[in-house]
Order: sequence, then structure tokens, then C-alpha cells
Amino acid sequence: MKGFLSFIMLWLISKKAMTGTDIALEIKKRKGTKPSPGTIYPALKYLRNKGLIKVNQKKTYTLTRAGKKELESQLNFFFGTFCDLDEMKACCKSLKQQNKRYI
Amino acid sequence: MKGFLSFIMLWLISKKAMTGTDIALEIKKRKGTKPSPGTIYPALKYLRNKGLIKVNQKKTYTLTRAGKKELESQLNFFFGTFCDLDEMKACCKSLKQQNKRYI
DNA sequence: CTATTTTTATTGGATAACCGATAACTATAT
DNA sequence: ATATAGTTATCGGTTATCCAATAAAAATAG
Repeated sequence: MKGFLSFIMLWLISKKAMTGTDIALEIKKRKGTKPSPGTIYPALKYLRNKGLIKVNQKKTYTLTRAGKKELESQLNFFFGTFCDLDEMKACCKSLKQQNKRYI
Repeated sequence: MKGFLSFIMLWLISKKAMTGTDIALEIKKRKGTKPSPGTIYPALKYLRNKGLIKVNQKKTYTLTRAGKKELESQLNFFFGTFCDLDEMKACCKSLKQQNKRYI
């Protein structure tokens, strides 16, 4: 299960201005694995080149207006693709019960 | 925004037994783009080789028990990574308003 | 002000994801 | 039985994703 990295990064940055390390740590908290610098910084550079984020003297990244528009579009795409989130959540719980019985 | 394909496929198959074409059409409905046969069938083969899905005479795919466990684990991962879905949804709406003003 | 550590960033390369083109198989019709 | 249409599947190659290793820059300590 790969991808979605730049989407998550845009989302995190939109919530709060963050440094590269901040982002890596927040992703670790969510996914369990901390992305390496070789993952984070090229992604930040890519987003910067596309004009979606900007960085200040403190190495803190924030969204540009274009970044906000891009995030909006990606959020729409996300909720379109996962249009049955409630069902997914319910399934998640019921599967947990089912699988328990067969261990 | 790539990836997540096999996750979506497991999820769709778990809801209803499906053929390759069924899956492609459902993904088209959600994402807008219909994945090509060269995307769908290798992915199905991969999942079959891993013992996560099985296929019957009618070319209809269903989850195996291992597939259900795998789906559970991926659902947990998904909701762990996107632990703030409500916030994302709210942001999606408010961004739509903000961006409108600047067109 | 130098040395050390920490953070930020780049590079090269390995792997995975994906598609276009094409082939094989199935089903239906003639 | 043969042709046609549609579905299922494979293959080769392109691009994207991601990491390990390394370098550069910044912060902190001595």
C-alpha cells in the first residue's frame, strides 16, 4: 500500500505549518513507519516546484493558494474513491470479530 | 495519487463477488478513470498468488479467509493513517467556499 | 571560535504501479 | 462448425514511489 504521500503531506501542512521532521514524525504516528529523509525532502521539493507549498526562513512549510486548491481537488477525489467510508468502518469492526474465532 | 489499488479491489470484492470487468467499472464510477485490463488482471493474479482471493468457473472473484484477514489489517492501517476523516471532510467543504471567492 | 550533533537536503538506484498492445479464451449467432 | 464480439489474461516497457547513503547546513556544546 504505497502512494498518497504527497496528499497526506498537503493535508498535514494545511492543518499546521510544519518542518520536514515534523511531517515525518506525524506520519510515523499514523502509519507506524517513519519515512526516511530521502522520501520526505524530495516530496517537499516536488510540491514546492509545483508551487503548492512555500517555505520560510525557519524551514517551515505552508500551503500556497494553489496548494489549497490542489488539496481541495485531492480531497474531493479521495472522498469520491472512498465513497463508502461508513461501510468500511463497520466492516472493519465486524471482521475483527469474525477473524478472532478462527485463530 | 497512485497506489491503493489492491486495497480497493479487496474492499470491492469483499462487498460482492465480482469479475475483473465489474471491478474496473466500479473503480471508474468512483475515480473517473477506468483502469485498463493491464492493470486489473495482473493485480488480480497477484492477489490470487498471495492466496487472498479465489476465482470460480464463472470468473467471479471472492475473498479467501486470508483475504479477509488481510482486508482487516489494511482497513486498520487505512483508518490509522486517515485518523482525522471528519476534519478532512469539514475542510473539504470550507475550502470549496474559500476558493470560490478568488476565481 | 572550533567540534559535535541534529536537521535539512540531494543523489542514485531498486522496486512497485500502471498502461498500451496483444493474445487467448468464451459465448453467441449464423 | 465458423465467425464475430466480448471478456479475460499476458507481456514489455514507462513512470512513480520510496529508501539508503551521503552531503550540506544549522544549531548546540565545549
